[in-house]
Amino acid sequence: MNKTNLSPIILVDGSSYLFRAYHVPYLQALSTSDGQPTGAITGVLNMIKSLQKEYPQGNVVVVFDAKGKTFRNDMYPEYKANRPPMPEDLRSQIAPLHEIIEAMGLPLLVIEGVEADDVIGTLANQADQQGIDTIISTGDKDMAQLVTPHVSLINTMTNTAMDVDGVVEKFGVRADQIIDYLALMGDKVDNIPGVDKCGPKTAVKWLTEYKTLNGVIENADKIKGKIGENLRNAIERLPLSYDLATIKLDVELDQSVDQILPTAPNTEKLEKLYSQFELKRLLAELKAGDKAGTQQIVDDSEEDEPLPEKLDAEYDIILTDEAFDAWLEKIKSADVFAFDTETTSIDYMAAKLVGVSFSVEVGKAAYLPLAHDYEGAPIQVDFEQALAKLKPILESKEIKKVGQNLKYDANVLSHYDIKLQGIAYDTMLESYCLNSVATRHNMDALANKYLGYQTVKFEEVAGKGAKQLTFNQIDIDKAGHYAAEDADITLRLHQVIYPKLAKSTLQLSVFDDIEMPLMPVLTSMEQAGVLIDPDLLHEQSDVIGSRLAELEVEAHNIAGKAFNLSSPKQLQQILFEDLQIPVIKKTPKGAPSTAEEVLQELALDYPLPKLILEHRGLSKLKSTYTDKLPLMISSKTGRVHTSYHQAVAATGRLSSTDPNLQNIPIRSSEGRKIRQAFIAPADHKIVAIDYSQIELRIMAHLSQDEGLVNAFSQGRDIHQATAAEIFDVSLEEVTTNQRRSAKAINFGLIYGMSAFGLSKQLGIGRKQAQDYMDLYFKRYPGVLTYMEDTRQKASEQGYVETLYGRRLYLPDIKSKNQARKKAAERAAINAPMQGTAADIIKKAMISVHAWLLEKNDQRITMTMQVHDELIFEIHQDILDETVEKLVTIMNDAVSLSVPLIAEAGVGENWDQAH
DNA sequence: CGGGAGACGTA
DNA sequence: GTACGTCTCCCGC
Repeated sequence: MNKTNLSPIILVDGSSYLFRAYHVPYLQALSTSDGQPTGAITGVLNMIKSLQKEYPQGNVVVVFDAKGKTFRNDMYPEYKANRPPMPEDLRSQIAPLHEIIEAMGLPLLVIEGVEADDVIGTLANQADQQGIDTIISTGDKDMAQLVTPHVSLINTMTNTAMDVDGVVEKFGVRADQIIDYLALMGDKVDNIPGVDKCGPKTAVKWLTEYKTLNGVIENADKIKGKIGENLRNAIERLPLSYDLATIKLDVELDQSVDQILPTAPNTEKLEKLYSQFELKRLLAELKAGDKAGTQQIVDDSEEDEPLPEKLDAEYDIILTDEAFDAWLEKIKSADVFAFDTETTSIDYMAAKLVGVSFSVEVGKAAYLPLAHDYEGAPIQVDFEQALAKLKPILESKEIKKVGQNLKYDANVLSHYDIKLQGIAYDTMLESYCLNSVATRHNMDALANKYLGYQTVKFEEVAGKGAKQLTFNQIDIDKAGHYAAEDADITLRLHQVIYPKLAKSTLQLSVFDDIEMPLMPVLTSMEQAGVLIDPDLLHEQSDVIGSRLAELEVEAHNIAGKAFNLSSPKQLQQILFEDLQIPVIKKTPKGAPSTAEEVLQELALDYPLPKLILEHRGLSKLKSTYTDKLPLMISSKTGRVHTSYHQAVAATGRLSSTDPNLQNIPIRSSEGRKIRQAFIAPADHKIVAIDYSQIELRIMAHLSQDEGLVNAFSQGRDIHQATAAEIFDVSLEEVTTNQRRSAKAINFGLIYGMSAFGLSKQLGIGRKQAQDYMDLYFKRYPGVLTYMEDTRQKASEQGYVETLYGRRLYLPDIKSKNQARKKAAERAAINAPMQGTAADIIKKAMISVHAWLLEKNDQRITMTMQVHDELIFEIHQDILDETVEKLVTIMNDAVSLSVPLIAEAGVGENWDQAH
């Protein structure tokens, strides 16, 4: 193999892998017949081989720690003082491993007085200055400080790569801030002192604000609370921590990085060593690999997974205008064509377009690369021109497209001024409407289920983990095959799934009339985003932070020792062993539970549980909302853009992630402060319109129970009306307590409740709960009949349906396991109500969106959906009439045998609007 | 480091 | 008792 100075250098952190391999159980089992352990040897060698395979041009250099003390011990005698001595069965593997690596012809560096990190740092730094690309293979995250545009990390055991952007993504700080970051946190294992209670979150927060460790130290007085105090106490020792965390870049070496080259392997010696340590596979490979010579890598992909069925396919990579034009003609004349975009990110706000792929007939697909920019990438067609040619096709309502999760593609394209239209079919939604629970609805799963085909995984072309290669960095041939296959598979999936869906008119109508039309509505809501006041949240974070610190001190005092309040495990120890508080409930795995209800009860008799409850609630609010939401504001728009997932929830609901806007707190006053940060833009109001008691109304409609339908038709307070019936009193006589019980019963019914569940909820006896339920069913016999019918139907058909024909399959309904069967029965009761509610609000969203399009008034924006509620920003000039119109649209979205009531709230923020 | 457990936020 | 997503901790890879 011909190596030039410009081959990438692969620096292997042998010591880090040695330790990791040593702890892998299946490797631990390995030893020679006379008992010499060889697991760590095998692990490290496998890892080196896989690196050689991945980087055939790479110049592999292996570095190990030397024995004995290093300069860090001189700096700080306690350095790594907590480390137990190296176990003998690991130590005994080092010398043979070194011998083998040398016999392989790989340069091996073991430098006394420094650690492997420092040698790697020095070599990487030299290579960086010479412009040589360097890949550091390590399991040690501290090395992130070495990352530059030329130097990246790869963890070969987990197959994850990390470059400059990857460091930021992974840690939240830049590579040049990593030392500061490590110094602040310290390291318990290495005995490096940092700031007490300063973990990754705090370190990132401080460094974001003050840039460097010195910046943090200079501003230490500004940091409030216990943690600020801890910081000030740590200031004197932080320079030492900084020095300890700093990897040396100037270790004296005999050779410079460009002089360190592999030599020819000593096959004879290798054969001897492999035999001696009974490394049979390596020995076999060595013998088999003779013809290939030197560093030829043997394919040692371990798992013999079944070979995927080979698709009969022809994939083009379009690099010329002529080829592109020819494909455009094919697309225009196709009935429907499959379409997919390739981008730099799965985050639609951050994603940049890298290429597009199409398929017009099964087995024929093409990839049009547009922005691959790795070194040596071929010249591609002009980006702007290509988009100009694609735009009329992608925007045409007549030219039909099929895709997999086209909402994503539509979002990305919208940033290039292309409004994707003519979206006829989405295979993800086809699969979801056909059977929401049979499979996940990503392409890999669908191809597997419906085509029996294993797709090329993204990880296989890009690597995996924290930071894989982005698509623009991937070799065009590899990328082209992957991308074209996606288009091809999409078309194939459509041809298989759609006919199945079309067998049921009702299911098809859920697809045609609900899910497909909803997609552009969601695109537009995601693009719109929501406005958040970060200052308000920061303030709230500080307030909560101080309170948490107080709670922690109090709790430690009561417990008599320090412990982590967020650790259920440590809490169990403190409560149930140290303090000998009785165990009330166990977790599913048998450990004593510290769940909220348990602590609530214990709080009556003991002081600590109350503190824990407050701490838990507040730290949840802080970490999930007040700290996190401000970070999610897009720099492009100044707003927060969630993702709505249309094919996740089994019942037909949407779900929301990144951030989840559907679980913003409302119940506690601290929680509501978070809603106050969801604000209206200037001159606008937040309007929240929610459906009142929608699931109970649906229960009335589905069951046609006379009493229930009447109660709703007469506009009664439903819980009060239920209470009057059950407790046999007049409406006026219903007590608060009776109403509360009735409400619990009403909710319980929606969840398929049992007497047991109800008794727990209400804190009453099982018998009394059963009495309540019997009474309820006596008063509302239609509901009982409906419940029984639903259970029976579920059992007969294996699925239940919503009012509009959305199916939920219940595979466990026939389970012999009674617990699973019961759970499936409850789901069967719940799904038609929850699912019909989802159908209704989706229909309402489609109507609202259609009205907004028609009206084309930028002063009205639909920003969020929270299951039974839609949230809008509306300009104050048109507030009243718009709210009235929106309420009407929502009320009239569907027609039931009971009134559907939407109620609007208006305010400066989401809290006020409630 | 990835993922399960346990906890908790919402409808 | 239904349906979700995200946090921290901690085990096992």
